[in-house]
Amino acid sequence: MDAQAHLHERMRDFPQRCRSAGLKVTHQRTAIYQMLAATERHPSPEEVYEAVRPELPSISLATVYKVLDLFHHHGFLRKISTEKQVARYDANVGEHGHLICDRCGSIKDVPVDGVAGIHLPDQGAFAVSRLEVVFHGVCGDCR
Amino acid sequence: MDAQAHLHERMRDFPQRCRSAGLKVTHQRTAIYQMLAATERHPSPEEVYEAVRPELPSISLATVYKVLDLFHHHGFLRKISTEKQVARYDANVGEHGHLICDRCGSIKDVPVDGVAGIHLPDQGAFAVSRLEVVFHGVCGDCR
DNA sequence: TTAGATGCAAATCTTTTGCAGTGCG
DNA sequence: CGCACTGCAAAAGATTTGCATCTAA
Repeated sequence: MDAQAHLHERMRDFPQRCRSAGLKVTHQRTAIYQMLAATERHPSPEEVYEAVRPELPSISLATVYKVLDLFHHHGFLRKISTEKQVARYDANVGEHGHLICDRCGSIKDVPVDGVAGIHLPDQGAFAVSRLEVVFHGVCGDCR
Repeated sequence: MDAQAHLHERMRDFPQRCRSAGLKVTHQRTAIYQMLAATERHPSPEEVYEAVRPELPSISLATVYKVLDLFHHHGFLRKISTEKQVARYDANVGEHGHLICDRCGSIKDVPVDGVAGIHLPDQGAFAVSRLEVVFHGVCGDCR
């Protein structure tokens, strides 16, 4: 499935997913989710804010933070931890890893099929809920 | 090798490693590195600061930040990215993954031998320098 | 002796919060 | 209509910076 099809599918299901989660479907939430569903760039809150401003000039950065956090807690988004102090978000919540360029900060998706069957040694009572795989390095553009 | 042996070895090599990196061996740097080499708790800068204060009452938090960043850039420490906005550091720079408890924030080391041979699909010109594997979940104490 | 390191205070950057007003259902 | 949501402004929290002073080599 290509990016366009993903976008279409995600936007089609968005109102229903909000209702299921008990969330109201507002212009702000729709614009934020759409922006994230349409990009492969893994934007920061600030970037999301700038991207939706043309469409919603009165939106506030605080709202963007609140909505991103809400979406993340409801599993609509993945939050990517980086060594920098800004969060990055990804509307693709399916299993995949990330390639982070330590030079320019770009983040690209990468399949991690090989990791799916990773052997987790006995960790006592630790209950694993999800796995995060990040490759650090330098991207093609920076080399 | 147990934790004590690791600590001893790391502290023995510390001055030489500093010199090799062109860094002066100060009381502050020694105390900070020792604190990190002696713990398995993956402390934040604030926690490092509080831990070394009894020994060096006049040390500043800014110095702790500067030293941690310096050590990280020279490969003495690993910086662990979490979803929270505080950094966490680890003196164990050998290959291993982390178990992060999403409830209490504790971080435990975990061997990831299975991941060593992970197949990285062709990513064009992306040059991978290191791999980060994080398991999220809930630790035994929190359950 | 001197380049590099520290400590302090202020600045910056990111994220969160309280609250009055707004709008979705 | 009511409760959840938004926008604003202010606060909080994390990290960085400039600079005068100090110290390891």
